Amino acid sequence: MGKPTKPATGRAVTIKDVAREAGVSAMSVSNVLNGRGRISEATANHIREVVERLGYRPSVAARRLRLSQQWTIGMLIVVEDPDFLSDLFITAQVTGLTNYLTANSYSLILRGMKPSDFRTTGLFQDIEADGMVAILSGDRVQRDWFVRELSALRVPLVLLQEHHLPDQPDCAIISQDDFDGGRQVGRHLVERGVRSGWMLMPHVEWPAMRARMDGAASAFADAGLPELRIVDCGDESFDVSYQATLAALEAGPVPDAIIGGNDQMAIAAIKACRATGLRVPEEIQITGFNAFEIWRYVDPILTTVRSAAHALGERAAKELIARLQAGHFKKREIVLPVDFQPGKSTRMPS
Amino acid sequence: MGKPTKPATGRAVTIKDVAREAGVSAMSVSNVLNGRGRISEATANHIREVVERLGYRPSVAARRLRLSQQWTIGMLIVVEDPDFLSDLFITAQVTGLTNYLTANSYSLILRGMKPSDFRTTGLFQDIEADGMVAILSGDRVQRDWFVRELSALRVPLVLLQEHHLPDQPDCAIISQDDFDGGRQVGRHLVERGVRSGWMLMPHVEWPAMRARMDGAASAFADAGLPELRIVDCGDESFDVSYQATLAALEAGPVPDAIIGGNDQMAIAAIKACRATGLRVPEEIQITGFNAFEIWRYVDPILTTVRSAAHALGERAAKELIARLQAGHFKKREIVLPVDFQPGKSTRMPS
DNA sequence: CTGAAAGCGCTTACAG
DNA sequence: CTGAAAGCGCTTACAG
Repeated sequence: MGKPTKPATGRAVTIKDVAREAGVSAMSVSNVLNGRGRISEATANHIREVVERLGYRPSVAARRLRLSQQWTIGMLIVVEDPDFLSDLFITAQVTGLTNYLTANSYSLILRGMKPSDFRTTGLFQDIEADGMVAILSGDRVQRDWFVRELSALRVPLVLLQEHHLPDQPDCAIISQDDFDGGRQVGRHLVERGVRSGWMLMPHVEWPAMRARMDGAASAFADAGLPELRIVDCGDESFDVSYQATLAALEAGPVPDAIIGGNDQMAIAAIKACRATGLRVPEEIQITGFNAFEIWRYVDPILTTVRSAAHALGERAAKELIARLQAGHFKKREIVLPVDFQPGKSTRMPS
Repeated sequence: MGKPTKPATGRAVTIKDVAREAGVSAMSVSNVLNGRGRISEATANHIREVVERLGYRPSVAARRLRLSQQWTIGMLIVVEDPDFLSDLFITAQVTGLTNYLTANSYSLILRGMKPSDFRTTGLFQDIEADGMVAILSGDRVQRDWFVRELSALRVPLVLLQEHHLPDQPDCAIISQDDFDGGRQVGRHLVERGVRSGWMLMPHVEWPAMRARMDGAASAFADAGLPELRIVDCGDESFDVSYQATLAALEAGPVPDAIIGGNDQMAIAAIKACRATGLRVPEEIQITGFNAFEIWRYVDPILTTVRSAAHALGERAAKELIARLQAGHFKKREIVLPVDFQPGKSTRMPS
């Protein structure tokens, strides 16, 4: 109350305003606000009261400059689709990351990019963060380029869903055990009498997809079955996956099973099988990967693998913050388990 | 080449290092980099060469402090689900926003929150941005509280999918014409012989959902039909929606049509109808809302309304940047059109 | 065409 | 227990 002490709008309240109003030095205000130094309770309370009354909010920019710490993590998502958050696997990772960061007073800067943007130098030079997290895609050359550019930022880097540890030292990779997931899918199918299979894969090379395929392939190989045939599903959109599978089915010969690289492709495959009159799972068995809510929508309910997407993002945040505190990554390769989840798109064991 | 001029790692290269190395003042370096002032081409080229050689990157923090501009927009998403990016309608908006911001050299800070977090003061006081964009949910009291807190940041605010313009002056709302979408759905059903209908709504009050319902209700009223009955789908998850619809159908009487507040609820309704032996669209007609890719997955393909989610996010970014430049919002209420999209879950006109 | 100086708003040794 | 001074790395009038 009393006469207005707040400076005219336009100029923000600074620590000096608070100090003057409270009759102390700026330093005391800083100490009270940051709980440092020894200040008498009486002075501290008075300062807090003035802070409240003037509506003082410390300038984050000044603090950042002074301490050369940003309390900010950058997240780069490299995907072909300009709608870079349309994939539930990605959004779950982003959510896990953001939630953990927020709980630890860090902010998240988000940016999407296409693999083909590689070679466009300086694309994230304007991101000033204490660390970076990235979800990469594209071929090896492109991914290597992104890792190099990110390393040039000279901040710790965590790569999500990357299976190959880069040479760069201040860098860690976190993935889920896609190989094991694929292997479980493969074994499940083998046990159900499958003798031949196709694998639905996107055109762009995703390390996770490859690991799933390698896992499934290893189970097939163990059973002495012929190699999986790869069906190229382009950008892995529903339409393209559907058309690709349909064309392959019509050309024949029809396999005993189709392994979707993810749920979406598996659902497209179910629809393509229906369109050609094939009954699922009686005549052909189908599996997906990820087990996001979508997997329930389809009839029959999909046999799939539950991904640890949210946990991946959370873990990335955790490891990055630990790295920032310790000065180095304790562990540079982390693999999270996945959870096989049988549904009705595969048969009972034979 | 030559002797190493780059300072030891740990200390970053500053503008002073560049100036010293190039034999000019820091000011000249700044001018060259920002294309301001008059500098001879020879000097400018020399400076650029040194910048390149030392790998100099200007400190964003220092620049921000000096110019008191952040080149950053904050995005707040208030939803019940801790997995705050699991809704495609939201992610499409975030993507549209991010893409536009990135193209205009702005960064995006992302944060999720629950409606029940309202009253937890200071939750985004640490976000220092030039402007804020928010997607709000919860009841009126909660939404008002968020708007007040956001306004306390004293930066321009854009509310997405908000239908009611708040009192706060430096604030704009952008929504799509959900009322019109609902109305088109309603008319479509009326033309197809529907005499009674249910509306599937989440428990939490979304302004967009309410507008859709009001639109559909107005079409029913125009045709002299009885009021829509609301079926509460809780958190609008698939399971809850399915169970709620199933229970309502079993209790009866069964309506001619079910209008889903979004596609997901509509798909749950289709499954619930199937479970009770009702044929869609012969015995009961069903519509959705949003038309994200998911809408194709279901059999029959959903009659729905294509949302302008990506355009909404893009527009929010555009208006915010324009506001930052002009000093005020040119238009405080913007409504984007939606696109009705007939499918096979409704009949031919009678 | 180029430079010395001041200042953005903080925090951190260092004194008292 | 409290304060004056220096400095984080930039940019902007203002001189020359």
